[in-house]
Amino acid sequence: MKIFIRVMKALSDPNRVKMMKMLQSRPLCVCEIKTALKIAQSTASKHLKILEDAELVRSFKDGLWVNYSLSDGSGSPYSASMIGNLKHWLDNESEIQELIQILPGIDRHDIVGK
Amino acid sequence: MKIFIRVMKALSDPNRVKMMKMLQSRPLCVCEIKTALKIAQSTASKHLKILEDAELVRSFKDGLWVNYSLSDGSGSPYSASMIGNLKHWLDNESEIQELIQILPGIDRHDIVGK
DNA sequence: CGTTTATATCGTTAAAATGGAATATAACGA
DNA sequence: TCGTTATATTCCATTTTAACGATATAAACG
Repeated sequence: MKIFIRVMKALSDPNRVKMMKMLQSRPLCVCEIKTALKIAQSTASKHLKILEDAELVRSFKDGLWVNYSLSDGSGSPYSASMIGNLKHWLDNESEIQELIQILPGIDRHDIVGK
Repeated sequence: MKIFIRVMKALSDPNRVKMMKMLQSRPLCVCEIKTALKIAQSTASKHLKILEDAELVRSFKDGLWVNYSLSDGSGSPYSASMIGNLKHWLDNESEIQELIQILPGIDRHDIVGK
């Protein structure tokens, strides 16, 4: 039950759902995500931790960067199912479409700092 | 997006998830649910409203009673999917099993009052 | 009509979630 | 080693959520 609740809670926030949708395009670092979503770095980092704790997302370091990508779903049936469903859900929401559209123009090397 | 978030939020609370699992057995009135979950009547009523707003549950009046039952899923693909998944999820959680077990012994006619 | 009963709503309180600024940590490079 | 950069963590303010008791509403029944 706790695991299920954790997954539902993780997907109860618009910014976290947007992160899931963005990660369907490609792995992203924290700074790319915070830039796309126009939120503070600490906020992005915290949201990603919540997604990771729910096993919806995984991370691996690449030098200074931490790359986040969708989990393979081996964590729990709940995360697996939601990861799968989200692949086709919300695709025609303009809010999501705009995000996906700007994503190719966002590159970690171009992000100013702080 | 709003609809999706509403469904996720509705399923982010243990009492509400328990209600969904109980309703898989049979339609229930508020007083049966509050008794099974040992919560205040106003609390049960509010939770049911949240489930209903997410189209996970529907209600119809029967005299003084209001019967709640699982929605048929026509409200949204998100509610439909979650209603379906919950039919086989969480079945082996002891917390849920105990609830389902006491359910046959709970009858609206036996509930004392207030 | 007045009473009783089941449910909904309101008011309040405590706990949890969210967001950003500031600080700490970790890794790279000069 | 020192400085820089990306991320994580902490702190604080604000908002949201969950719970209960009390009250309001609505339907049945005398």
